[in-house]
Amino acid sequence: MTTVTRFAPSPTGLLHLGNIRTALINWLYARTNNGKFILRIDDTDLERSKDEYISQIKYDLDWLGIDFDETFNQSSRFDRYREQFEKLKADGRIYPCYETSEELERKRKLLIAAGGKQVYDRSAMELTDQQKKDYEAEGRKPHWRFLLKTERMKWDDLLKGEIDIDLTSLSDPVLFREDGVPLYTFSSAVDDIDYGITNVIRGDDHTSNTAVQVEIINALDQNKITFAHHALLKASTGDKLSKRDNVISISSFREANMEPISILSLLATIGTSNSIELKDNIDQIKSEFKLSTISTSPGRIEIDVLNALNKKQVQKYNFSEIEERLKKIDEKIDQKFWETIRGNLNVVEDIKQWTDIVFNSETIKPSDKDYIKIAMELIPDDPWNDETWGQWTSAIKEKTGRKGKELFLPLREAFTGLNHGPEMKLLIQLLGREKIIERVEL
RNA sequence: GGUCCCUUCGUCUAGCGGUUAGGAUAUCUGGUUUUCAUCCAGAAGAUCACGGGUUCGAAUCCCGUAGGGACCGCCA
Repeated sequence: MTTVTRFAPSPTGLLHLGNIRTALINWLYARTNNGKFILRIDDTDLERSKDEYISQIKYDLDWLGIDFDETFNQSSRFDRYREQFEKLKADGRIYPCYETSEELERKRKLLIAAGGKQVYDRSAMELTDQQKKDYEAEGRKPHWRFLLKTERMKWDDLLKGEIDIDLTSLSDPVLFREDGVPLYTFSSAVDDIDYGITNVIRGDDHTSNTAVQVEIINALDQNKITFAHHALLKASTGDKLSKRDNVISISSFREANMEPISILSLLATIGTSNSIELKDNIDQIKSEFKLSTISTSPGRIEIDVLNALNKKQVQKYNFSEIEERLKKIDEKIDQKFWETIRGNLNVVEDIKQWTDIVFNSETIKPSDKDYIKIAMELIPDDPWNDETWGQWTSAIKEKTGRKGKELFLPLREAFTGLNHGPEMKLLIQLLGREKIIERVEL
């Protein structure tokens, strides 16, 4: 049997590190098992789903290099859900309920106050035909609940091991809303069957939901799906990840000029027993992937780790690999420029700061004027090479008697305006004799 | 309140009854780079959440407690 996995985001927000980790794991599981990976857009909630999020999701996946073999929207399958709904209805597995949201909300609050189980009381099952008729006459339309019959649902979770859930602690799930729209719990079960999903790998937040879904799947067909639940990721503060938390959205990282491989490397190592390191590419991640390395305890995202990985990647880039990108930032960036500057960048685009410094025409007034004056008197003639800086500073040293930081730092500041940066030996060659003379305002 | 899960260096983790509790990353120190970064070498860092129990022996098995998370929606 071919392995088939799926990633099923709802287009109600941006993909974040947590979501994309689930996507990556499913993708990796499919790809390493010679299987299929399906992207399913869970957009049954028409009001909250937005087209812009659908395209964002696809863009994010593509940007990271996570490809899929097939994609579909749940909104295109309402007929099928209706069909399966009729089947459950005929089998007597679902029952109509007439409570309004407000009534249910009130009931729930009462249950909480009483300190009892916050589980739907199944009072709709007691309704007589006449009562139902009366409700309908009132203009009420029923929503439909699935009757949970199993007391304990057990399965062998690929990540968590033996799971044994008490289904009596859960409410009978609503499968169809009053307006006829199927809910996730149902549509997902239907699709997982119809599309031959063999492995559902998802976050721990779905664990008890899985118990419910397995019973639904069994009511429709015989469950053949193997489930795996991974621990959720936490924010670096220890809080839960939120969809509305833009700082960890994939698009925000893209806007911050983060490299895809840095994000992938983080996701492939965080919350796993793998070494925290930068991977060469997604193929390497694929070849090293093992589901069992994923931890069952929630890990936290340290943005500093991501930043460090990104910095490593930036410094690893050969000029030829990102020449096009660099030319877009500034035509004048050449190989020598890149190799001189890259060690001082956190993200590739930071190079702008250095094209400004090297190519602009602003002058700098040195604070240590007398010293710089002496230095400028000793400026070597063209052509400059790797030896120039050493010769020049030796001459300055001899004349002024300065050494170490006192000797070098004022020069760096006078030429670049910064107290840190690439090796001066190389940097002055990028600047050139003429530019340095122009720059220093005495 | 109920159900299910989690807890080992700052962080991510290995560990399946006997280990000097291992690795990665971050940190610190030294060397290289006449700065920073890189690189190399080294160091420090964990009363294994707590309390009991079982055992000759527990991070590991059992019970309890605490802390954290998830779910108990006409969201997904």
